[in-house]
Amino acid sequence: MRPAEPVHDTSAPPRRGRPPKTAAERDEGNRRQALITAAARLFRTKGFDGTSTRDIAAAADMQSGSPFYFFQSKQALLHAVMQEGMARAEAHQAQALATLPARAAPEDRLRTLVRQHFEVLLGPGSDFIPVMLYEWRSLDDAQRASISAQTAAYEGEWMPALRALHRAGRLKARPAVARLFIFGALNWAVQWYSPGGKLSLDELTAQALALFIGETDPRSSG
Amino acid sequence: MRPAEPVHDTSAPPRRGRPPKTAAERDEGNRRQALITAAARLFRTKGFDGTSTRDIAAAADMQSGSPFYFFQSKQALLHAVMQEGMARAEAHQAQALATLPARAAPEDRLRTLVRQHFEVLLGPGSDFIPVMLYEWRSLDDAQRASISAQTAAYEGEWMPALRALHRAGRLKARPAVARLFIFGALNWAVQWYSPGGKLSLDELTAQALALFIGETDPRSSG
DNA sequence: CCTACCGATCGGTAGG
DNA sequence: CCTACCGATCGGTAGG
Repeated sequence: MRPAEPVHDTSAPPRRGRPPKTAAERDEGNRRQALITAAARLFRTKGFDGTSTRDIAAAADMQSGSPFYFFQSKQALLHAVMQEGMARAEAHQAQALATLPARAAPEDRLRTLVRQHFEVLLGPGSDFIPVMLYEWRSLDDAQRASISAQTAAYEGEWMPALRALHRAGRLKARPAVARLFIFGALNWAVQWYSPGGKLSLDELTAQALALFIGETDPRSSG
Repeated sequence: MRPAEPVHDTSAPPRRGRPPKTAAERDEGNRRQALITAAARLFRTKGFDGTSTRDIAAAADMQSGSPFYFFQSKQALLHAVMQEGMARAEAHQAQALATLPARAAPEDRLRTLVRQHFEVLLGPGSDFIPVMLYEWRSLDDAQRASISAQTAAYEGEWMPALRALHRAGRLKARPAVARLFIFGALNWAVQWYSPGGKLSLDELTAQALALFIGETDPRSSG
């Protein structure tokens, strides 16, 4: 059902038919991006296998065959969604960490990481990471390896804080296992958290820190 | 794509064609069960939308149209998988709790709950609960409500222990939020835990308790 | 990018 | 339960 030897999606779309003008060229990036955004939303809502390429085309105001001008396959489009999602997450995380003092306490470092993770996961336009979390199975091996490298880099940033907290006796579980449990706990929030509800991202972060390292944030207790 | 008014699956399969003999009648339960077991494995591996009813029929040694003798629709079969998975989980949990002393410490009660949850989730023949966790979206509203009642009963059993631990100061997060985070942490293990690896279910349980309530189990420290 | 199309597959059913 | 089948839909392509 899926090609055994998928061709990797390249940044430059293949040219067929008449060559586009310069103005249209610039627009091509927009059309491609529109497909990625539409696919992210649909893949999240209906799943990869439950979404047709016609659904995606229609959501991006195109005809049924047009997505294949930009992507070699439906699977390549899924990979592009995940790649962009992780690139955004990595950038967001790097920016959050940059605001921390050089020798911040590991508690503060973890709080910053958790808080920014919730923003990426639950904030506006947050379809990309859920798709990555739940449609992993539909990638082929090469694509999985490429996304895996991105998630390893992202999650690796958490380890120094977890190790420091373990050394300080604040985190009782082994850091490597704790990381797996913690990401499970946080990522599961996409299943139950409602942005309009009474739990703010700040409170959510405080509760997570309370659970994992017993940290009682003075700003929110109850 | 899905029927707007799904007919609920009844325990007794509808009779069409020649009435089966008594011996065949007894066998009908086996054939039905074979479909559920095969569907659980396939839905888990390839997803609901990625699995065809022909796949399931073949895995149960039937012809392509035969599943519809036992189930009104593919969706009804999915519902049956989840229903049976939760029934098993509830029974397994009840049995585990029955072994506890009447006034066991909440730490022991939580440890027992976590341990038996891992068994249901990661033990042999553990396709049912992962399907329930990840194919939720493919149920219709009525089916969702029925499964939701089962999970509420199952998860409700955890609250007394969590509340007691919160009162005792062992659990710092609010019990209701802690429950959501904890189930996320545990359930995510289906994505990374390998039964053949070096982490036993006992160690996994100990690490989870260490993370959530700082409990250091004397039987396994590291 | 659109038009027009292909071969494959899918969920489900009639009839026995 | 099997056989034979239907209508719908799907991913993808040729050609411009």
